[in-house]
Amino acid sequence: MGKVEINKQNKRSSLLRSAYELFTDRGFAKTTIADIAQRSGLAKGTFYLYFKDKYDLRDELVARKSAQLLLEAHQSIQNAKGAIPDTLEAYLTAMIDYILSSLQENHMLLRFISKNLSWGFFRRAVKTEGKAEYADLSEFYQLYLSLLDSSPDLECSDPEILLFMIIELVNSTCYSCILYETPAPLEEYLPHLHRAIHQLLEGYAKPSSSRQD
Amino acid sequence: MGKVEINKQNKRSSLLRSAYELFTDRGFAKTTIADIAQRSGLAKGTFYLYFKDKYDLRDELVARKSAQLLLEAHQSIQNAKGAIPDTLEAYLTAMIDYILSSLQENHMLLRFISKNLSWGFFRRAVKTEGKAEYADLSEFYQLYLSLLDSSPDLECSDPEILLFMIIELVNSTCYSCILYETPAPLEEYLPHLHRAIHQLLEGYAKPSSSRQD
Amino acid sequence: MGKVEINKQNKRSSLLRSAYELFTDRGFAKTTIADIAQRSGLAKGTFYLYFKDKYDLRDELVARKSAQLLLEAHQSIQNAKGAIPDTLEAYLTAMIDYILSSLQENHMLLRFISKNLSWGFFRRAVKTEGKAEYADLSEFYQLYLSLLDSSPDLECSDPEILLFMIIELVNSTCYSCILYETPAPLEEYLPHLHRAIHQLLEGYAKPSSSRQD
Amino acid sequence: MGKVEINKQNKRSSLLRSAYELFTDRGFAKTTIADIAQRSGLAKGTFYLYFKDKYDLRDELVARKSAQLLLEAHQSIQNAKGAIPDTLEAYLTAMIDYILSSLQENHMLLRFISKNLSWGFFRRAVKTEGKAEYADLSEFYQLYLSLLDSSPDLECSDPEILLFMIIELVNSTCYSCILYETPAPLEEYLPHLHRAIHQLLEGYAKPSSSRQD
DNA sequence: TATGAATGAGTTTTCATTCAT
DNA sequence: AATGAATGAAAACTCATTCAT
Repeated sequence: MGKVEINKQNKRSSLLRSAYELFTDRGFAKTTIADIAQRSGLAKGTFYLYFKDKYDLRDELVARKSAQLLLEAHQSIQNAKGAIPDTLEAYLTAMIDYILSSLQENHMLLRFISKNLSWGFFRRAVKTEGKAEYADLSEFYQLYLSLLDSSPDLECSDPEILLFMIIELVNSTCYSCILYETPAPLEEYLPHLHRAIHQLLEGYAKPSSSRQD
Repeated sequence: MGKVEINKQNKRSSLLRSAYELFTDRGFAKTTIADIAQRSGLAKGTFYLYFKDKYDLRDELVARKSAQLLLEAHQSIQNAKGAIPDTLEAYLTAMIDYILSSLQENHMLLRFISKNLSWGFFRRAVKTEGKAEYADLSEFYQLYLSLLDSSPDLECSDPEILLFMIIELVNSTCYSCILYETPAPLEEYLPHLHRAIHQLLEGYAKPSSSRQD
Repeated sequence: MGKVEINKQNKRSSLLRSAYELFTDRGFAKTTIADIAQRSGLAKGTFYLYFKDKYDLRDELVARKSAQLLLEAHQSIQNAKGAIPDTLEAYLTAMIDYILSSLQENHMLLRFISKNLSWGFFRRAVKTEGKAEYADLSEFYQLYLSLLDSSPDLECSDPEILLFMIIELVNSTCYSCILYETPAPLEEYLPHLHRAIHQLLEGYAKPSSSRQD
Repeated sequence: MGKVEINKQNKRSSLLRSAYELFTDRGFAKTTIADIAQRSGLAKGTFYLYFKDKYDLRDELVARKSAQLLLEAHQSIQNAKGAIPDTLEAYLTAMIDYILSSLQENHMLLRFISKNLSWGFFRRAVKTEGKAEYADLSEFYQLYLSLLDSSPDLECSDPEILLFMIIELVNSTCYSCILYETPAPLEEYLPHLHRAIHQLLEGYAKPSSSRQD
């Protein structure tokens, strides 16, 4: 019985992998279910045993890939030789830099994720405390909260909204900068983005303490 | 001859109008060219005399609707009984508030514009100085520049990027707040957005002058 | 499984048959794929499971019908009560007479085959020695070669070209004579054609042996 | 009035020229009436003032181009430095060689003419004795007849059929040899064709006289 | 005579989904 | 569980021809 279960998992994974390759290669709209199944060596009908439809699969894929990117970024920071960032701003900046350089290398992934990433997805991570599926996301969010909490000079009653703004800003502006170099190529835009992140956090500075730049 | 020309303009307008109604009603993908033509009382082939394809029409529609929204916002500010805002922040805030309340009233328009609006579109307005087509947009951008210029405490070497960040932030976050009330309904989110705009501008404060919150 | 396979063969055959009827009835251009599928009681999409497109089907049809005609001619000669022709000229003449009288009876078939028959098609039969598909054609060509070989008074270093000339001459002239009776009806033209065949072969007579008319 | 007439002739000629360029360039089927009109600087509707439809124009074009090719061949023979061929075979061979080398240089023309040339066209030249339009064709046919007549060793009661066979043979075999080099490239095929022509004529040799090769 | 806007029938092809095996 | 044959709706786009001006 375990074998059967493993077999099913393998097929499911294979479908996800095939779909990802196809989506990033030729785009979501131009990928057919027949393509996906064929690339996994399965029959068309079999697809429907694992996913409701193409959209169902896509949503899961976006979630997985985003979480994975976040996890990679997080791990790369932990593994970095330098000091582990201890302020929220340093941490976020490091995360963003890592993620953007990843996406800079992989336009197809950027195109795929950006177009389909919605806050609703993160919401799940925020609200779901236990789900093994999004453990990484949840962990990231918890770390964000604790760093925010331990910042002596920050006071944010709505941490979710703050994160939301940051992510949306990063996501939407970088899409344009990386893919179209409009209004500027990423390299040129990055300092502005850093400054913006800084300012967004600054917006929640404790009235008493005046943070220095 | 003038008559013929007028007739053509009418048909073109009619197609745009029909398409807009259909797009906002049932969505872009689910609208066929046959639908659009039929709703305008024209033959399918006639559509192709006026537009290359559905995408061509959509792009023009997004541009028109966006420009129109901007113009309305601008005019409503000019016509407001209160004092005309004289600082950049006040002006932008007023614009944003007007636009967001409009979109709040018209989810379909929001859905249509947001998904299809790209900075490339604004770029045209920025770069094109003369084109009558985008006169309004250009005027808006000029006003933005002059307000920025006349701010005694702001110094921005890259005004285009600043505006880009603001627009992308507003656009992407409000899409989520208005349509899905995630992470918060617009009303609740608005103060955060205002603060974010303030902070973004603050990021370009002249070093000497310390602006107060 | 055998059942499924048989079923598929039947559908394929049915499509070919339907298409042939339609092509000869109203012409290739005026036959739509929808027509063909419908006449076979199948859905339009099903057509594409069996043929790439209309041209794909037509090519196969031309090949089948031509091979079939050749085979019939060959068999009718074998079955004829009279002596089996033992010279190349007698054999070719018998074949041509049979074929032309068939086409005389079936203008539509002539129209269909002639317009679409190219030497490239025969080439396949000539070069392919084994393919079951064109076994008949190949057999015909082999017989032609052996008759040529066994003719004591003929010596042709390029039998393929000789056959090519004969077939093209027959094909193109008869098209005109049968369908338009121009420059003469078939009956009147036939003696000339016979003489031409005779002369064409005579062109490859061994210098030594002086063949008699 | 003469001016108007000339103007009309010019437009007609222009349409023919444009169509020819388009037909040989992209093929008959892929050329639209709009293309033809546009290339002549005329409106689509104007086309219909000069031709019934695309087929009407094509037929005239085939006739014109064929006649022109024949005329060129004839003139080139007359202008050749060597002796003017005085036997029918020499004349036909020279004509064919000229025409084939022309078509070898211009595959597009070959493709256009061959596919659309029918004996019916020549028929007109044969039967019409006076028409200025096909004067050249008629002249060619008359010369053919007189050469045939003056051949001491030839006796053909049906000169039209003889010419028909020769033209169809040349036309159909060369189409394949020139365009597809099947079953052999033109150069290699040519000797066989010459021999075939010789034999076809030989088929009408007077019984008494035994022609020598 | 000339124009060119308008027509709309006509055709190909794709593909998500079902279901009998 | 898996297959893959069958479905048939759906949609884009072309173009010869007409006709009001």
